[in-house]
Amino acid sequence: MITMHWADVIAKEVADTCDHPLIATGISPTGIIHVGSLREAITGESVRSAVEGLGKDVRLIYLIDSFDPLRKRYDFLPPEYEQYVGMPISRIPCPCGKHKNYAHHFVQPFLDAVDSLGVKCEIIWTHELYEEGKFAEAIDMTFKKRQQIIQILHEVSGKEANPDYAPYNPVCEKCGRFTHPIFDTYEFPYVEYQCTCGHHGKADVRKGDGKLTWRCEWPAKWMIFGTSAEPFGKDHAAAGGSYDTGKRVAAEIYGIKPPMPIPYEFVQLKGVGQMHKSLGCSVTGLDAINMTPPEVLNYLFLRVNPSKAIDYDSGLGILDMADEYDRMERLYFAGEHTEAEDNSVRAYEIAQHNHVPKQLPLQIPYRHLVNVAQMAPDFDCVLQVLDRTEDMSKATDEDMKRLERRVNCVRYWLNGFAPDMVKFMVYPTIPPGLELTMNDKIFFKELVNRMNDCNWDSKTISNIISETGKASPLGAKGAFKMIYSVLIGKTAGPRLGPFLASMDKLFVINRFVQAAS
RNA sequence: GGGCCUGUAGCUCAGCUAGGUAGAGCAUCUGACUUUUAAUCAGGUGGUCAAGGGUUCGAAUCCCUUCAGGCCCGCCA
Repeated sequence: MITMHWADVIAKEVADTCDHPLIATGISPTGIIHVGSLREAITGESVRSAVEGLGKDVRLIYLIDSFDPLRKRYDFLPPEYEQYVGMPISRIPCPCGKHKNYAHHFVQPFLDAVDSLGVKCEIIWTHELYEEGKFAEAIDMTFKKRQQIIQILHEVSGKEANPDYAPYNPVCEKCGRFTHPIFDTYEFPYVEYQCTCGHHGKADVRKGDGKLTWRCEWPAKWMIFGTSAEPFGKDHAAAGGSYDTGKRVAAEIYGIKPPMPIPYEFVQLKGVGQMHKSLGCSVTGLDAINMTPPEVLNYLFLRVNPSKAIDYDSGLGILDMADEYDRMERLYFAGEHTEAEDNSVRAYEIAQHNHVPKQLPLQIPYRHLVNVAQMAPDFDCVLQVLDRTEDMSKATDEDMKRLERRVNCVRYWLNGFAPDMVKFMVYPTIPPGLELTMNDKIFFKELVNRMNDCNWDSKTISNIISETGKASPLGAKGAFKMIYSVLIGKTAGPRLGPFLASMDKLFVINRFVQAAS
């Protein structure tokens, strides 16, 4: 039985029905970013690359709804932002002062993330489309067929028709807020308006003087770009929702074919550590980006169908996910895997967006990185530590970049989300307050004797510890505990053999000498 | 009030878009190596495919009903 990855199924249909396919996706950067927005971008890019893989010339556009109004002063905004409510976010000042405007401020981190995920899209700012007059034709049609639109909205949503419905809202040139047009005065390209601020003015639909309301704007974008397929959250997919009205507006008002819908489920953030819950914090979209390697995040969204809800696990689950990604990578390059792994291996492949590495990249087990990151203060030290146990000579530039990204993610995770169990710190001296018995000291003395001349590798070290421990009253178990105690101040930790091997031999022996005296 | 999605091993999920003996990873258990600890290898346990009915020679898969969970729309008409 041949099974297909969901992205391939969609891609095939898109390729079969469109000559010049265009995938559209977008975001409304009115406030803080959610991981779900990343799912949308990745879903779009995956379909794009899958269509490209079928030999079609395909584009992915990323529409930033920078002309949307600020709906309310969110809690995270300073009180003075009250005055900007109702204004387009492209004309509201940046809260931090470092970006061009409000929209840039909130979308920039997200664009960086999208870029790091390898999404190849054309960024389009909606406010620029309005300023360039791209919406003029659509706006003109909505004024002329306003009654028809009202009827469609009434029929599809089942709500009572609103005779005052405005498909287009001008921006008041005086106060800068969206307001209501006077329909009778419309004559292309002008419409007059009476703003609640008292100003009476005239808007030019060919300029950034106003905007279509969402339910008419969305299909207008389909018309402008000739959209073939578009992923969107289930909120738009609900019966009577904006896709339902949009497809009729598209067909009956603008006379175009609506795009193939790709509805996706939302991402939930779960598995938040106990510590965070008690502090009342939670994981934001940016947190997820910062603590998940981009290739792994890509894979996370690709391994399941868009219709599946994803619980983002910011605890130990993130380690499993990274390990699974690496495993699929190995299977892909091995060229052999079971049928059950088909889907996941293909997910790995698609996650590369048609830029699969030529050969198996350098893989350092993610869990090991968690340990190494805690032993080394910076990336150079990480490399030094890895060099003691891994052959790093064949690492390419690409390998190094990936490694550095991963170390950064691991650190971010360790700082705020990792459970205490995996955390440790190598003390610069014997942890203060640690009391050693005579037996402990004798054990360390013997340990030093045997380690002085030994080969500094994982296996030898393990052997020595085990044997010395057994010969001592501490026993093997007690020996392990004592060593953890003098190094990291805990009674358990990473496997000792590899752990000690990745540390400097002299440093370790010196510590044991201290412990023995 | 309306709608969508989900329900397969302890957990995360494949398998549903070709109807044909139920799968993977993790976890757990056992054994390699005289090294029990968060980076080894090999094997094992483990599921009434939510429930019921229907179609079929044959259903996790298609149809109907029910139950459970999650979410969305009704706040931008």
